[in-house]
Amino acid sequence: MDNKQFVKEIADIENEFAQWYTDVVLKTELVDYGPVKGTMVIRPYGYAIWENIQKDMDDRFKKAGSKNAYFPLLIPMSFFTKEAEHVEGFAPEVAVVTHAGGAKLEEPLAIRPTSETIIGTMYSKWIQSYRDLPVIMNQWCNVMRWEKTTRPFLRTSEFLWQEGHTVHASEEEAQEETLRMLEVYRQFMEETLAIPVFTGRKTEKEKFAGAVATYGLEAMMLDGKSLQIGTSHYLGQNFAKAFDIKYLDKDSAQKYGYTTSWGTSTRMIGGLIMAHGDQRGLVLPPKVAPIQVIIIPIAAHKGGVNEKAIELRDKLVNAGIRAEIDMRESSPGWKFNEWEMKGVPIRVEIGPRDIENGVAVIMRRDTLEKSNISLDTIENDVNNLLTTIQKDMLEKSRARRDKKIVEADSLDGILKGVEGKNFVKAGWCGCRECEDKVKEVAQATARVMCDEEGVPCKCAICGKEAKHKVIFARAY
RNA sequence: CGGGGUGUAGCGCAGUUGGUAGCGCGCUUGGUUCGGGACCAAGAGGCCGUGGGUUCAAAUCCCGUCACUCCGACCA
Repeated sequence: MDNKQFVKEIADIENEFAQWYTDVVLKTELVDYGPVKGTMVIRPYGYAIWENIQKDMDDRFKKAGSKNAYFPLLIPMSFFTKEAEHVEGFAPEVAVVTHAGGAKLEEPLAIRPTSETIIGTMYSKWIQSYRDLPVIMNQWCNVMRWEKTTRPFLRTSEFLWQEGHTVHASEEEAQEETLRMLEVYRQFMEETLAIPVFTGRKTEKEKFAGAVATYGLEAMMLDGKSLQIGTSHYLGQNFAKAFDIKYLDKDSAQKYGYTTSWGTSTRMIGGLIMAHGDQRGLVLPPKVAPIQVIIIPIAAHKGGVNEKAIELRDKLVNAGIRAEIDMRESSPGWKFNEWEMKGVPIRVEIGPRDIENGVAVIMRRDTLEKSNISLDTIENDVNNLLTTIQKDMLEKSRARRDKKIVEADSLDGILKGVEGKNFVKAGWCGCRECEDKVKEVAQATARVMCDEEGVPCKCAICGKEAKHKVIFARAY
């Protein structure tokens, strides 16, 4: 890896954002390209971020009453054909196994692009009575969608995700569940990833294939484009009817359940990079950073330095901080740049001069501010600083985002807005023609509908009475 | 699927009108360094994507083929 070259390449972050992004994910050793086109290898440093995300989310799911389970990778093709809209939506990107055991298979097997069909099939066997409801399960797994163009984390042929699938006795309860999980996601994005999000219902055009309603979480990236960072779907009885998910109710009548599904993926890591990064590379929020504190010994050959560094590391680790020492034989300057690029929230420098004075130099990655810190109280100070960084990162990205939200009342206004790298709020009549027109003229899509009461307005495209306020943006 | 580009050392690249391969970074060894990407010296590393053709001779010319990549289209 040539770091000097890297810093030069990302210097112009505004104009070369796509290139910057690709360089960051490859050069920080988060991922590598896989041998199969469109796949990525997640390397240990990137995977450690994923593990931290998983752990945090999993706790939240369990608090929300969800239990983890695992369903098979391969799904008989016939399962997909049971829900018409679903099969139509996913057919173009499903990868299919046709041969196994040295022979052609009787029935081709789909590699799951999502698991509604197989989980629905199992749920229909498991659910008999209203007493069995609600069913709330989640699985962590990989899925495959054969995309034409791919980018690490943002869109790859295979990716890791979590998918929750629930069944409820009533429409109201299922709708509530959809919104409840949307809120769980929102809190996670803001509290843990420090990424502010807009939540709201997706338009018909943008909704999940087979859903009654899709709700999305949209985050603004540094270049003003939007990233759909999670979704929660209300599926009504569409899948219950297709997969025969029925229960016997208190009134002795057979009834179909109401289902929901919700998911987030490794795409969140892409969002993390593009929401917080800077010219020097990654900036990771402390809660998901694989290494929270990197200790750099200075002039280690002079004796006593490494010993002090180890003592310091042990102190921090005992205080529950993910701290490591970089004892490799290269110059301090090289290490500074290396770990800044990798987004480590706090750097501690310790050298002979500091040891004499009983201090260490501490630098925070988000602001690049350097200061001296006493070795006596270092665990507490570092812990407090990690909390501060976590909080400041959310505030900083929220402030940056809020400055880039504009209102528009014309198609031209929408175009100007997205060209200025903004999210554009505009009235919309609700028709597909107007939505398509925005895509054609401004290369922007309706991200989410935010129904603000008391703001009657006209559709920015056709001028008719608006049904919704919509956020239009260019998207990943 | 349409249009462009590129395949030469781990990475980034150079290689003239054909004459059997070079640079930077990285890597190894020894030494001097170490508070913002250190320096000196000596090394290791290549079937020039692949198949064929032309030629005394091909990284270089011709034909095929494969892979990657960018822009469209498709896609969450």
